[in-house]
Amino acid sequence: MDELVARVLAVVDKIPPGRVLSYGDVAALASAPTPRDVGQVLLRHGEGVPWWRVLRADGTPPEHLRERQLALLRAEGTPMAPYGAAVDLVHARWEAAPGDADPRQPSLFDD
DNA sequence: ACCTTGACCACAA
DNA sequence: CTTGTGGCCAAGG
Repeated sequence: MDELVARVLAVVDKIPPGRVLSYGDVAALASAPTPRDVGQVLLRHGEGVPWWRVLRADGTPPEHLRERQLALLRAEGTPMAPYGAAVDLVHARWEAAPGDADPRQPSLFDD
């Protein structure tokens, strides 16, 4: 297993349920050259890790995974944007800090 | 070595 | 909203 592959998978594997990361976030945390490489790694070796918790920078999944990925995210209570076509990155993005915050922000403007 | 492909990103028009 | 442009880089033919 390549070093890069191992690092990317390690990062993805640590994303808690209900939280997400963008390809760019993973690239930064795993010291991957570019976000594209994260996609390549997940495409080839993503079977064992929670790949559905990695999204594009705007919170939408890639087209070919749209249905499956959104369903998985919904199922674990990930904060979604209105109309459910994308994740609410502001609330769902995982900050890889010690003692991460709750997945659900107690929105003061609750629906 | 060259070309193409791809689960990307940011910015501009 | 939609293109296009430039940047990025590993893999495979």
